[in-house]
Amino acid sequence: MTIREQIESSSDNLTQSERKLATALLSDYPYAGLVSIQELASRAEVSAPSITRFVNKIGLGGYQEMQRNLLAELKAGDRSPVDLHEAGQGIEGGYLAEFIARAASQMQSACDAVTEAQFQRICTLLVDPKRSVYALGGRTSDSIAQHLSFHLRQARQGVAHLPRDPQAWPEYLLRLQPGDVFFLVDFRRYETALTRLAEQAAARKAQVVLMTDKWLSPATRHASEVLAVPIETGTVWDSYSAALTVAEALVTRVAEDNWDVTRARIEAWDAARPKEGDTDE
Amino acid sequence: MTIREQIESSSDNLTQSERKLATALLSDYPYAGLVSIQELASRAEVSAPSITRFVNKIGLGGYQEMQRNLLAELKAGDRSPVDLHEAGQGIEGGYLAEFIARAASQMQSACDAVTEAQFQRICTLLVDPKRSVYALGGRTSDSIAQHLSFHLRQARQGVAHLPRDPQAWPEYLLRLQPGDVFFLVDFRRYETALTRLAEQAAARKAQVVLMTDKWLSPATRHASEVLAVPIETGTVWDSYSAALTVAEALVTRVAEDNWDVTRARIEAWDAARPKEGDTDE
DNA sequence: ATCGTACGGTAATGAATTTTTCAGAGTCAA
DNA sequence: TTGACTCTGAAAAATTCATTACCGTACGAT
Repeated sequence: MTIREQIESSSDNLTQSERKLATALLSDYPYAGLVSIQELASRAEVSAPSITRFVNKIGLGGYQEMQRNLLAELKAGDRSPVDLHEAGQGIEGGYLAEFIARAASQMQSACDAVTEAQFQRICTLLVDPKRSVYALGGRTSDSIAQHLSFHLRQARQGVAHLPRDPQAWPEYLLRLQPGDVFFLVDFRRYETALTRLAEQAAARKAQVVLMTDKWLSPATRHASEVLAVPIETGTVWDSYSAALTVAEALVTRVAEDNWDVTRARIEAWDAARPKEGDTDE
Repeated sequence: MTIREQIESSSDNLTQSERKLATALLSDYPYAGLVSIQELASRAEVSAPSITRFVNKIGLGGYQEMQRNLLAELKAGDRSPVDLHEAGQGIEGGYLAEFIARAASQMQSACDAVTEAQFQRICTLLVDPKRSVYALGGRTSDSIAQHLSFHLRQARQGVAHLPRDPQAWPEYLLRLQPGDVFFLVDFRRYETALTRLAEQAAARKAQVVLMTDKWLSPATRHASEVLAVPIETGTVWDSYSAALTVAEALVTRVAEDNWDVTRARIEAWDAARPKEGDTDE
């Protein structure tokens, strides 16, 4: 029985600080458990005695016994890390495990749905400093668009995130120059307001990049690039994990492509909010 | 410079027992060096002081420093897929494909880091209609919190998303009842404002649920549940895909648990914005 | 409201580990 | 053979580490 299993099997009757310990241990398993008891205590924000009580509770003789076991696991697992991973995984019919497995397989299909060439084309658009970027998403999907524009803003200038309120849009449309990039996210329960927005942006000769699902938002008609990512999971709601991953891949690629600029911008950014000096880090 | 390299580079001017030690260490590298100095001494058939002298000789401050370094090596080796990036970037076997593969493996570890029992406990908290739910995230991670509160709001009442502006927080804190759920997301580059917020929420007897990374936000101290999800990818930015997936798993589970309520709420919600009747679907 | 219980941290204790000190043993050269 | 030198391990000292004991606090039940 591995330490991980022992923790999981005891996890029902753990106290608050013991749960903190469990997460600390599992979040960097098994290395988190291989430091001295005091260091682990300070990392998990509990006291050392709580750790002693914890290890007793999960059925071990003491902290060092746990360390010995962890080392033994590490040594044994070193030979077949794959088996260990799969063994711990496959049997488990847990809700979270299954949900995650589905999200993962979804991401695999995202890989197929978006070609590298297309990915590259969109990156090229987003990198180009001569093009401004405007981003917006739908009611449920704006968080994806926000994530994208937030990071994009660190990598380059001229990135605007449109507010959700359609009344404010004309202002942005007037600023729009031909060749600018209009990044829209629209998943099912499509919003016609977004489609109209896309239409107007296209009319002003913007490059409309649309992230949507396989049923294709009506805004597709006005888009010059369509990223169709899978969102269906068979649960009551769709999952946007794959969409977020693709968005992150885009911004990461853009940031890496002009890392010098990004670094300079981030540093400048950090320096520019000194009033939060006591608020951050 | 690894310990192995340090040993090898010093191997010219080693005494007899020091050579024995070197052999013992390298024959079961790095595990041989991770036991107590006395056990290593007896295994290598030398005395403990010889080990102390040895580790000094190869340029280390002491035995425990060697152990720390060995562990760090072990840990780093484990993440070789990340380092692979450095090399793999040039090879370019598909940027998107690689990025997605990494996100997927990250989600696997999320599975290990969050136990089903913990997942279940948090769901139970979030389902309970007697508890109000307050959510907030950090500068970069608020999109996760937003996604969560958005969907949660469809499944139940009493869900509030706090604005990013700390000035507005006291208002919410005053509304906070004992037993209410405070859902915080705080990833590295932790914001002390969030920690203070968590502290105040805990002081008002809220159940503070914290989603953070394996380095554990300082807000951990005030949290009753800590979700540690992996975010490190080896790229210039962290990836929140796994975090989003876990958040989605939570809300999906909550919605499924009281699907009747959710369905009614969504229908009522749809009906309540008739002016957008032409805006949807 | 009060008692009892359970939890978690501080501080003290005890144990183990590591390092230093010191003396003996071996080696080589004069 | 002797003296100087180096290497080694036993023992002691110092440090770190883990555990126990104890107390204050919070929470729930009566």
